Parts: sequence; C-alpha cells; structure tokens
Amino acid sequence: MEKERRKEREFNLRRTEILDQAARIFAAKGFHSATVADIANASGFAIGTLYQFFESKEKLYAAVLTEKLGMMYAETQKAVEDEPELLKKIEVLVTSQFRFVENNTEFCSIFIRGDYLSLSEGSTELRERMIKDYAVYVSFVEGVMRKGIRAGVLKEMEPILMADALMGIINSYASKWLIAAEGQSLMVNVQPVVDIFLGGVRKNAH
Amino acid sequence: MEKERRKEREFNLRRTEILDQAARIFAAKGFHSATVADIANASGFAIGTLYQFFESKEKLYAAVLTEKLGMMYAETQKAVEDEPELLKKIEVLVTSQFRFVENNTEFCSIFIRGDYLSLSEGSTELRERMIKDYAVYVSFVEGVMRKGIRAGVLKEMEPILMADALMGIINSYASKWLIAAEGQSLMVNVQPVVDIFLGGVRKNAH
Amino acid sequence: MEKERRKEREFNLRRTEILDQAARIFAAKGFHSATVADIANASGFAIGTLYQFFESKEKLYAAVLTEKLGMMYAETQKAVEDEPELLKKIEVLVTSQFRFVENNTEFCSIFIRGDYLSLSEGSTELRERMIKDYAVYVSFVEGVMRKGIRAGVLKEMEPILMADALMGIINSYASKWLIAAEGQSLMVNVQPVVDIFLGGVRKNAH
Amino acid sequence: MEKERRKEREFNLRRTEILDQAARIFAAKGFHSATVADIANASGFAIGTLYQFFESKEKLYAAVLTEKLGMMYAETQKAVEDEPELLKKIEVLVTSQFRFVENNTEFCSIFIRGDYLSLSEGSTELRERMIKDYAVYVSFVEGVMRKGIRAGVLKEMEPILMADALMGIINSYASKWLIAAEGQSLMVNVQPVVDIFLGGVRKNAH
DNA sequence: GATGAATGAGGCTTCATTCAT
DNA sequence: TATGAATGAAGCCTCATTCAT
Repeated sequence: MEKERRKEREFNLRRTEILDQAARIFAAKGFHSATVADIANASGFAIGTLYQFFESKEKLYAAVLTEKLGMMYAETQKAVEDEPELLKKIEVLVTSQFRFVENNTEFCSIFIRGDYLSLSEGSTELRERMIKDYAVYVSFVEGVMRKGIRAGVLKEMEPILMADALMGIINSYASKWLIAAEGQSLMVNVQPVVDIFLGGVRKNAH
Repeated sequence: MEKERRKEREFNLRRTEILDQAARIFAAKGFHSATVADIANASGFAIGTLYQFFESKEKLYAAVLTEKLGMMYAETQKAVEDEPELLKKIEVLVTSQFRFVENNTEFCSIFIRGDYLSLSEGSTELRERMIKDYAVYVSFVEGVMRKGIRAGVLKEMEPILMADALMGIINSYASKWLIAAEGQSLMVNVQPVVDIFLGGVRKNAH
Repeated sequence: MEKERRKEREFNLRRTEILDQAARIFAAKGFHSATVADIANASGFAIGTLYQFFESKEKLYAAVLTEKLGMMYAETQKAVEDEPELLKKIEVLVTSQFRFVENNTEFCSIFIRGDYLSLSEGSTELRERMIKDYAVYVSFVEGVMRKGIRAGVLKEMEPILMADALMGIINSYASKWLIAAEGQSLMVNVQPVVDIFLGGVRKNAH
Repeated sequence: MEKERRKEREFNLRRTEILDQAARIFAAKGFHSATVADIANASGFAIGTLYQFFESKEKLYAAVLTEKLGMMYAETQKAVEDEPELLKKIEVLVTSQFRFVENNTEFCSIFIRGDYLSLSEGSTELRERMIKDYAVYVSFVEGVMRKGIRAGVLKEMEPILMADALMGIINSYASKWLIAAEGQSLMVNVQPVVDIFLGGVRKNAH
C-alpha cells in the first residue's frame, strides 16, 4: 500500500531526527548528564513519544553509537574494497576514516568522552556489541594486511599487530584533532600516517 | 614532633587506601555508577570520613586520575632519560608504559571506560588538567623524537607527528590487552611496537 | 480552548492544596524540621510532583509566606479604604487583621516560630522581600495616620511612630492568642486595642 | 581552697566566652545554619570541649537564650522597682529594655530571626521555658499596671491588656531598630512610646 | 581535662519511566 | 498515536555527637 510506505518513511525520518539530536546532546553532555527531556526537547517530540521509538535511554544511546559507527565501518570497508592496489588500500582506509570524523565531529566526540561503557551493570550488552563490532572491523583491516603480506608488499609479521598499530595511529590523530578543533583539516594527516605506518620513522642507513 | 609525623603518615596511608579502592570501584563501574557509599564500603571507612579527605566525589575522582597518571608520566620520563642511546630510548618508553599498565590494570581500565570527562558542566577543570598533563607528556616524547632527528637516526619529519603516532600505537595495544585480559604478558608487544614504529610495515624492495 | 482552561484550573487547585498543606507542616515543625517528604505526604502527592510546582523547598516556603501574607495585606488595605470615617479606619484595620489571624491560625503560627529568616545564606531574597512587603504595609498604615493628623483627629506626631505602635499592639495580642489558643475569640480584643491606641492608659485628671 | 575557686572562675570565664560567641554565631546564621564547629572555632575551643560545657547544641542554644534573657528581665525588673513614682516606672521600663537591646544587638537579633522554636519536636522544653519566662515577666509588668490602676493614675481596665500593649509597642520599635540598624540611638524612642502608651494618639477635643 | 577525626543517619533533589487522557 | 504530568527510588553530602589518645 502507498499509505503504509509513507508511514514507514515518516517513521524512519522521525527516528533519524531523534538519533541525530540525541547524538548532539550525548556528545555535548555525556550519557549521564544528558536527560531524556533534553533530547525530547531538542528533537521536538514529547518525552513519551521517544519511548515509542526506543525502549529506554540506554537503548537510544546504543542505537546512536552502533548505527553511526556501523555506517563508518561500512563506508570505510566499501572504499577499501573498491581500491584494487594493495598499498593504496591503506591510504584509502585512513582517508575514509578521517573523512568520517570530519563529517561527524559531534558524534565522534562521544568517543573522546568515551562514557559509552559506564552504563548500568546489567547493560554489558552494548559494551560487548561495540567491542565485537570493533573486532570485526579490525579483522577486516587485518585481512587487508594479510593480503599485503601474501602479496609480498608487507613484512612477514602477525597481521593483527599491524592492524592494531594502524588503528592506534589513526585514533591518536583523530582524537587530537577533535580535542584541539583547530581550523586545519584532518586530511593533511593522511600522508604522515601512511608514511609512518608503512616506512617507520627510522632513517635508513645507506 | 614525633607525634605529628606519625599523624601525617597515617593520614597519607588512609588517603592512599581510599584512592586505591576508589580506583578499583571507578574502574569497575565508571564514575556515575560508582557510589560514594560503594567506595566508603570498599575502603572500610564511613561515608563522612571520605569527605575529610576529599571535598567531593568529583575531587576524589580527579585525585585518582591525576595522581596515578602523574606517577606513570614521571616513571616513564625517568626511565627514558636514564637511557643514553637514542633509539633505545623509544624501546624503554614503550616498556615503561606497558609495565605501568600491567601493574595498574584496574586503574588503566578507567581510561578504557574513559568517562573521565563526562563530569558536571562546571568541572571542565579535570578535563583541562588531564589534557594539559597529557600534552606535557607528549611534548616530552616529541623532544625525544626531535633529538633523534637531530642526531640523524630518525627521519626528517614533524616530531610531534611521530610522538602522536607512537602514543597511538602504545594505547591501541594496551587497550586491547586490557579488554581481552588474556594470560599473555603485555610485554611481548614491546618488540612489535618498536619494530613497526621504527621500521614500518612495508617490505623493502632490494 | 476549554481543555486548557480546565488544566490551568486544576493546576491551581493542586498548587493551592500544596501551599495549604505546606503552611500546616511548616507551622507545626518549622522550616528546617519540616521535610519535603512530610509535605508531599500531607498533600497527597509524590515528592517529585512538588518539584513541578516549586523549584525547591525554600521557594515553596517563600511562596507560602508571601502569597498568604499578601492576601492579608490586601484584604486589610481594602477594608480600611472602604471605611470613610477616619477614626473608624483604625478599628477596621484591627478587626481585619485579627480576623485574618483567626481564619489562618496555622499560617500565622509560622511567624510565632518566625524562622522565616534562617534560610541558606544566599537566600536573603525572601528576607528582603518580606521586610519590604511589611514596610509597604506599614507605610500604608502610616498614611492613614497622616490623614488623621491632617484632619485634626490625631495628635501632631510622626505618623510612622503611630503606625509602628499600632502594629506592635496588634502583633502582641495576636501572638498571645496564637500561643495560648484559648477558646475565646481574638475579636474581643478589638475594642481594647483601639481604646489603648487612641486614648492611652492614663486616667485623665479633671 | 584557693585552687578550687580559681578553677571555678576559669570555668565560668570559658563558659561565658562560649556563650558570647555562640550568641554571635546564632544571631548571624540562625540555629540550624550555625554549626557546632563554627562556634568551637569562634570561641577558640575544640569541638569536644564545648560538649564539656553543654550537653548538646540545643542546650547551648537554650542557655544562650534563657541566660541572657533572664539578665534582661532581671535588670529591667530591678530598675523598675527602684523607681518609686508609678508613672515614671513605665518610662524606666521602656528605657531599661531599650538599653539592653542597644547593648546586645547581636543577641537580640536572634529574636528577629526568631527560630528559637523550630527545634526538634521533642524539645518543647525550651519553647515552654521561654514562654513561661516571658509570661512571668509580663505578669510583673501587669503588676505595675495594677498598682497604677489602684493608685488611680491608670484607667480602669484589665491590667494584662495594658501590659501586652506596652510590650507590643516596645517590641515593635526594637525590631524596627534592629532591622534597620540606622545610626540613631534607640533611646530617642523612649518618649514617643511612653506618650503613646499613656496618652494615646487621639487629639483631645476641648 | 582537652582534642578533633570518625561516624552514619537523614535531608534535598534529580530524572528515567509510566499511563491516563 | 502523541502527550507530559506524576512518580519515587536512589544519590551526594552535612553535621551533631562520640571516644580514643
């Protein structure tokens, strides 16, 4: 039915609006200090209405995190897969992740705040979920490394160690950029990241 | 007076006991979910007693963070300065930081939780303080890099970029170790970190 | 809208119910000993509900005092203005104030307790407000006296001194009545007050 | 023994010092906001020491009130009794009470605050005591009036009504003076009080 | 006798969630 | 379906009193 489809579309629009505003508020105040009333207010709905979209404040928070994060993982994964050349894949990965951070400053600030784990004891659910999602993503990166090793362009070394190192460098640069919030684009850091990760910092003796 | 000195020693003992237990509880539950009663209970003091040592729950939290973190910074800095050889300094830095993490698992988990910033609006104080302390530490690392460049053992490159990359790799490995908490010592990762950081992951063509 | 008006009416009903019960509790126990839970209980609302009507215990207390007191001032002022004859005005004033005391025994007991000033340091607000309201009222009484002087029915004397004296006598009788709480109506004291105030207690020599 | 007498003298000195400081603090902050620590601090003794002089905060408060108030009652009574002339007795009474207020501003402010009754429910003791003391004092004043009536210098009227009126006027002037705290001496009000009380405010027709 | 650190009951207030309209 | 007033559990903190030194 036409009507049904419209309904669903509207439902999703509202849901997304709530998610966006929630991300903004959570980023600004942190999970505990942000109140459901704040979010209801910001998104223009009544408190009760929020509860028709999300079971609880915690579930809403979980949705904010996992859905947006999932987008980033998906985007990056797609971009990397679309790049045929192995070494270039790494550059694409860095670029894609930095772009996401630049386009989602507020959302990413949540991770700087990082209170995504100080939830009620019972709710290890989100914690587990995020750790698992991250693990899945890292093993994708690990796969990229493994292919590089097999192809002989990367050193013989545990690929997971490579993946973790790369993620660490990326996170470090992104965090610094989010905290400092200077005018310069995060993108200027793509080349340094790739250079250090691939070539290291030691000067080669001749 | 003799008496006074004993008093002060006891005072510090109690204070430390509270700090330790608080670190444990905060690590386990996060700032907001941990209650003052929890901490009082764990440390064996009455609630009111905590308030003779720390003005508020927030100040206690701040003390937990800044004091222990300061120790880590100091320890690492000392170890690095004691090492004369430039390239070895980097290895010592990694080793020292990993050792601290291994010896302070609970405390370091706080950073995995990372809710050290979602405090009451007014209390940007702790936030600023920690960011500054971290910045000071990073610029120490930056200094090490700069010397390496001048000595011709490290590439010509912004030393701050090197420092951030190294910190990122260290954090990444430490976080994974804290989350996974497998039996293996974090120390087995020292060599990989140094190898990747110094030599990169790309296989050198001959 | 009809609905809105009903809502507002209900809101005011609830608010008044809370104010009344709060007056009762505050009068019985004093500001500090009365607990918010007491008042919630007495008024049949949940604790949280009180906070939808009044920001804080202190504001509730302030509302109890200023709103009822305002009513008394207004009532008395109106009654006095409606009386044309100057000397009679004084009798009307005494009658009106005594009537209010009789009809609001519990509320007035608050002033016998009189802890309306021992609030948190910052809250000089209520203190100032009440002193000012009282001052305004006294200057109204002063105005009555001034007219009496101009009309030649009262002695040549600072009218403010007269007003203060009259208020003092009234308060004294009202307080005694509130403390003793005998069966006799406070109204039997109207004539003595007027007699003493107008004629004094000295026997005239001939 | 000499030693014992000195001890007792010292004890009383300390006790008085505490009472004085307590009066100051209670006057400034009110019973509930004043802490035992405040008083200990102000009087230069340790908290524990206060409890060797007074059983509890409440008893200390009671002592502050009843002892000083008793002094005022006694002083005034003495002064009035020393005055032979009946009508002059009234003037002496007003003068004496005003003098006490002027010399004990801080103490008297307690009554302006007036939270001497919002104590724990059980402690009706102080309340009763003060009401009784006041009643005793008023009946002394009543006695003066009665004598005046018998001697034919005061009108035929319930002497208690006269006494209450006089006390009311005195309190009213004293309160206003305490609140306003202008530079002018309270003594300038003696004559007006006496004039109004004895002669009333109505202009005598000839 | 003097001290003051330790105690812990109890107060005010917040805010996620429900449910009658 | 949308609303938002009502709810009440639970948290942080204060402060009178005790008691070991």
